[in-house]
Amino acid sequence: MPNITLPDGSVREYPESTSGEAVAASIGKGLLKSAVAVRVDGELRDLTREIDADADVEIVTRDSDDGLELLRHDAAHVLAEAVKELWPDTQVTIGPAIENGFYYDFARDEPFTDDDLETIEKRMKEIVDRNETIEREVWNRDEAVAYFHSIGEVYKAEIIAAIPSDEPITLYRQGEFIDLCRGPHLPATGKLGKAFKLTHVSGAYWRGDSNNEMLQRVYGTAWANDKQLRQYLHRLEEAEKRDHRKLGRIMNLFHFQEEAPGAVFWHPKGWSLFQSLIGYMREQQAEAGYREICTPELMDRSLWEASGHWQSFGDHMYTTETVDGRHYAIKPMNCPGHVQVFKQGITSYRDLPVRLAEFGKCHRYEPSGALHGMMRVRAFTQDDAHVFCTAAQITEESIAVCNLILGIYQGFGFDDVRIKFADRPEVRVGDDAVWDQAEAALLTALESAGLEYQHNPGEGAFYGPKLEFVLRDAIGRDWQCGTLQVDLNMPGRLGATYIGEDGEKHTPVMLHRAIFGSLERFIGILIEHHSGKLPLWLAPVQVKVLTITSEADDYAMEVASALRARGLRADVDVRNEKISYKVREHSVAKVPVLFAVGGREVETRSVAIRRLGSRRQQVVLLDEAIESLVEEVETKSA
RNA sequence: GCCGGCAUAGCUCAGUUGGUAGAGCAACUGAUUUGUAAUCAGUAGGUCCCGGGUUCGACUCCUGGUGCCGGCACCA
Repeated sequence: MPNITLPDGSVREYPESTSGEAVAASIGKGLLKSAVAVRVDGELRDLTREIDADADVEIVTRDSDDGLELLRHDAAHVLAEAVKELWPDTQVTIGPAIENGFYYDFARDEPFTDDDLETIEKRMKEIVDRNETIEREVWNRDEAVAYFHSIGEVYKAEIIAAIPSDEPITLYRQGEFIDLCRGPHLPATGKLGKAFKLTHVSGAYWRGDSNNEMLQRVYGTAWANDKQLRQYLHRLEEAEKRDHRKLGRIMNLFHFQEEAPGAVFWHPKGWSLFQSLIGYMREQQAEAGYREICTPELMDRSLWEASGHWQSFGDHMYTTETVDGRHYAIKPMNCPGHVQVFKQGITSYRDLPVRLAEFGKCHRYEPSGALHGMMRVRAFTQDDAHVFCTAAQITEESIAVCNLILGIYQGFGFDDVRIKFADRPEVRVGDDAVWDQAEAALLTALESAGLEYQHNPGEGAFYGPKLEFVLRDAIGRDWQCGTLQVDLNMPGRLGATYIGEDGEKHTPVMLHRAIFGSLERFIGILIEHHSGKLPLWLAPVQVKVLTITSEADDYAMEVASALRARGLRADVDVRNEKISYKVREHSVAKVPVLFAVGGREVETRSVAIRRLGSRRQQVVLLDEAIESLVEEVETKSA
């Protein structure tokens, strides 16, 4: 007679063999209906699986995080079942739940079309209506391998064959369809409901390896109920409106064209934004003890060979051969140049750390498929810096960099920053003892700054571990912006030294760091983050002065001059148009502050202020209006 | 780079079975002097992405590129 302890602490006694389903039913009809799985002593299990001993039991409902993940996973199975029914020759591979949905990878010669998606989705709904029982079966590995081979599912057989032979294999059967799965699953397909939608198809490599064949992936989204599904689809639509590529055009910030794939043509307004960011970073860096330099974009091959870039990064580098037979490369990174500056003269340990910064324009040949608006380009500007220091200074300097990065992100309104700690990759240079030290230094920095991070094993640079600072765009894509890398390799390769306390030459440690990462990418994210409604201090045009009648033209010019005299970026619009027309046009263009002036304002030397996003106006004396804007710009509020 | 889709006016998009192109907005001109998200009328605007082919004739069909979009792989 198992005693079941529920999350509220109450204990109930159940018959010899009970199940999550029975427990849920005994508590209430509503709970039974929304139950999708059960957590037994912390372990997620099928609702129908037997519970035969005392346990802590929690019913998992469909709208909980666990429940949603389970629904999505089941949706993937139903998707696979539907595809197998429609096209029996298609082989199944894997199909996990992902954020907001699920996918399933299929092996077949013919790719799916958009029409196929509709057909599949319809069949999936039929399978839900059939309410097929989903049964868990435990198999012997070799029998399972043989079985899947016998039905022509070679990918499935390969996956199972890779599982250790002593581990039990669980298969889930629904209707005619049977799939390898750790589980748990719903008791029956009817429980899935119909709040799902297939969204797109894509190619995807088998086991995520580009050397392997390409499979056909079907993506879908799935939710606990129709309302959630509708809300999600609505969110997607809203996110599309924030797309920096679209807003960049509407706001007249930049463009791309075919002759320069992956390179931005900055328009005056976009360049103003770019320069504002650089100006801000200059102030911040100067305060943090950095000095700005500028190094050549084109340097001889021999330097790139010495740094190791020619060998390890050559595929991504643009190179030239000149009439005099010399080979140059356009810099893909600034580090080798910075080391050259560091090497000039003799540096004492007393001079360390030396912090050199550069807004360096880099070019990298990126695979064509990687290009993505301003988020992924081939020509970009890094706010790069290198800190040359002693091994003993690594932690302290790393903490300073983390604080600088996060402080700046916060200033831009990015509070949700993900940090990844990427440690030693398999192919690397340097002794393990040195890696231990470098990794420990970064971890100490993270901990003393009180920062949470994700571990990204084996993803460090070949010369050292790194921290990656990741921001998220409007449609949920993550982009690495800032980075901090500990490099125990390049200074030595390029012959950088300092004179230590002992009078001997030592090799300094080099920290690579970037905060925006790429100005282009950061601006893209900034545009999306704010839906184009940039904070006042960044807006390319901060104030637009709109005349209501032509009798206010002279006054409008005077207002604009007064604004400009205080360093504000202001334009006038004296066109012979209705005020509502002008308001609409400049609101669409995301001008943060509109000053409307008509007869009354001329009379009283005031302005009618309308802020972007507000429908209300406020009439304020001109001088007061200017002062308050100046103050707002100075605080740089996000 | 790989899989799929797309490419027509500055922008968003129509364009029937092959007969050399249209709408709305923007632009320009004129009228309107307007009080907070689109005043009215008129005009102009196209190498239908590029090359080759089929055809009496190609925006349309075939073929080779390029770019973009969605993923995969790669990455700031």
